[in-house]
Amino acid sequence: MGNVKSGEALDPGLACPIAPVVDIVFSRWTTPILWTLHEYGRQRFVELQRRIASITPKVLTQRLRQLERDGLVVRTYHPEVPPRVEYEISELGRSLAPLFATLAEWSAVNLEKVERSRRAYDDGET
Amino acid sequence: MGNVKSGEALDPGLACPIAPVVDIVFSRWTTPILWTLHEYGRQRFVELQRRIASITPKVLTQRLRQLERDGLVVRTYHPEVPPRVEYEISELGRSLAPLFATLAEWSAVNLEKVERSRRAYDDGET
DNA sequence: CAGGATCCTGTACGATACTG
DNA sequence: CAGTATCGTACAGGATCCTG
Repeated sequence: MGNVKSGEALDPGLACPIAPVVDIVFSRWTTPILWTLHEYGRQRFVELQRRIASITPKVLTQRLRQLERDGLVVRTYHPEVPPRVEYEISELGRSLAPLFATLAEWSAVNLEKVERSRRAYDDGET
Repeated sequence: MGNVKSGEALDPGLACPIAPVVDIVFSRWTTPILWTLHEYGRQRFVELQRRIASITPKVLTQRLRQLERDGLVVRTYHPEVPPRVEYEISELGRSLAPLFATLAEWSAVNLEKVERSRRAYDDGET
């Protein structure tokens, strides 16, 4: 931290050392997918789709591919008829558990404060 | 955790208990802004703009308003000529520090693994 | 079943002015 | 200085249909 020359302008990714990991872990749909995979274990494409009701197959595929590429999810293809594909969290993906726990904890303590702040702000702006 | 009826389909926000807080804390530009505010303390609009070089004033304003509404940032307007506005992290915003630290730690340990996984994946797909 | 292909739309964001 | 206003666009994501 603080290894930045004073007065230097920064790129979005460089202005903040955690930006890269935020892109990886918190890009759209990744948390619901990882969470579902963590909660229900190894499962097939349709199961994921059913559990994350509002996601379309196209987007689910895109995000699963991205997570597979990043090594957070493992895809297993069974060449049968009909084809069967199973997804599960990788070791690396599982290493995010404490992070998610910290997040859940912060949420439990502070989410209500955020909501109150929003209501106060919206009242004042009327 | 696990307080979900079996077989139930879930909304994106409901499929994952941390989804709401992810929207609040990790929506676009919020981490660079919070990080810069945390690193350099209370500062004016232009300073923020200079430090997060690639952000436009319009978007910076939008995101600052959102963060103010959520109670993570405090905006102080000084009715002078020329006008002076200062932004700083709120108490609530500061409470995110351990979370960011956990994230930085995970990044330090695992970012390289993600990059290696990507290279391996891209090699295989050629 | 697990997706690919195609088409379409919303909106988040950038660029470029302009004001109190 | 600290924004707003306006315009234009690129791309994420939805809807629908199709296939190995």
